[in-house]
Amino acid sequence: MMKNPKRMFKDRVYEQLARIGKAVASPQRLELLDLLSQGPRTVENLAQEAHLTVANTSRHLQILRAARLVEAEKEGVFVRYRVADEAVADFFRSLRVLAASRLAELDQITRHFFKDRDALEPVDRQALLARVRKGLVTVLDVRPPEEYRSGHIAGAMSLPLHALQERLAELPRNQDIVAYCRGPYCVLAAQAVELLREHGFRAVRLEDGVTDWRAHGLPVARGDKAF
Amino acid sequence: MMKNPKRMFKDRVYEQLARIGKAVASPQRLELLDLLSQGPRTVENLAQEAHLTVANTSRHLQILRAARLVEAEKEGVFVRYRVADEAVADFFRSLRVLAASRLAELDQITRHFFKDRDALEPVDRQALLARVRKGLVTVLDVRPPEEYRSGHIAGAMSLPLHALQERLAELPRNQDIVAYCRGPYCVLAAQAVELLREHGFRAVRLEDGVTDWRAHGLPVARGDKAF
DNA sequence: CTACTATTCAATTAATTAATTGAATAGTAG
DNA sequence: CTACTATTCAATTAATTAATTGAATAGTAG
Repeated sequence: MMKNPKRMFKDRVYEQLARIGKAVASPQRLELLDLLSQGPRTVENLAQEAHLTVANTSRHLQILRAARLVEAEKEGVFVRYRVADEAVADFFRSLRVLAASRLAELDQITRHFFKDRDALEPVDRQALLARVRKGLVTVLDVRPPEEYRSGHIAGAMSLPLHALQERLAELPRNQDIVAYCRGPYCVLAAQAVELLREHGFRAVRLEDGVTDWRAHGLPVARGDKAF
Repeated sequence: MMKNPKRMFKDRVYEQLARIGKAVASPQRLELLDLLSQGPRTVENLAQEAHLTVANTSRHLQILRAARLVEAEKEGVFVRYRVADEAVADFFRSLRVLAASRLAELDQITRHFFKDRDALEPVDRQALLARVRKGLVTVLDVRPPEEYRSGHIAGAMSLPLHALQERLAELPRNQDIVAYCRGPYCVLAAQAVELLREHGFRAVRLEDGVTDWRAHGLPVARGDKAF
């Protein structure tokens, strides 16, 4: 039976919407989107971070590119990928937030992994921002510096985890330290808090990443400056 | 090589996130979610609306249910499905909005289908709301009444498309009429506007559905009353 | 121009997903 | 209890997706 025009229109519309859905139907592509939400990266770098072969990473990036979620630019022999628009990072975040609220298994996995690693205290974001502005608390961004430069919580200083051990002297001992990284499923900040506490600092972990901060309408800065 | 605990944790987290992605990777499931975002429906009703067999519809609903996006309750021999949480409807909308902004093909398909059917004028939502409150414009919800009752733009009256022809006398001729339905890819409102104009009414189509209205922080009412 | 680097592509194999069909299940009217 | 309704499940077939491997491509240093 010939489809009526309305039905054909509907089918085509949902096929288009499904292009986005299919792009995010793979754990590997979701991890790549998560990483790219923090800033641009090369294929080799992404492969390394996500524990994938370069060929497989490239394949997944082609799929994301076909769905217009990421873009690429050549830099010599390197190809640097980025999210095509901030809206893509926001979409990734909304998928993550929905999963967190709907899938008890995700909560269990996370609780089990982070147990005893840090004290996740409910942080009042506005209060934290106010205290940052008054210089009463130190907010540490423990991601790689390129991610910091791409966007960081306004007022945060960059102190990558791998450099933390030898730069402890730069940190104040008379005030609280709040460390953050890429979001609730990133372990960099938890490791940082662990190390800081071992050296007697008063440190807690902020679950938010930059996209969460921005989603709550809070200020995000770019470049090397804290604000 | 044995995976380190961090890598295993990451893999499990993204596998969980992918449960959501996989659930929305099918055009058919996206249509079902779109329909359910407007209000609860039975399997048979969904199958009819989406042009699927009952068995296939049921299969897709099991998949959405496994991802905790929809819930079901028995009513006699009928099973009525609903979105598990308003956040699911909001997520569907964010996927739709992202697709609209990223996929030129979707725009082309839509423009081609709606060409000449209605005048899509940019509607200032706040201004429209103010005019509704002053009684200067009539907002028509042309979806089925159950969808109206589940949630409608505050101030809208329910006048389902199939009943429009014989209820034209209820409509004012001395003021503008704004018709809406399920969102930018629903054709009910466009058809309503066409019919209204043929009978000399001043009518335009509002692209927004209820989830768009709510996403913009605008008031949504439930039940039979307009406000 | 050669030999390297990083990346992408194509072919292959394996795994997953989708629709159909008929059976099974659950609820209910008479 | 029977015969109906609506829905779900399982088996089957077909289509799609995913990872690997080796080849191909593009850029560049010397």
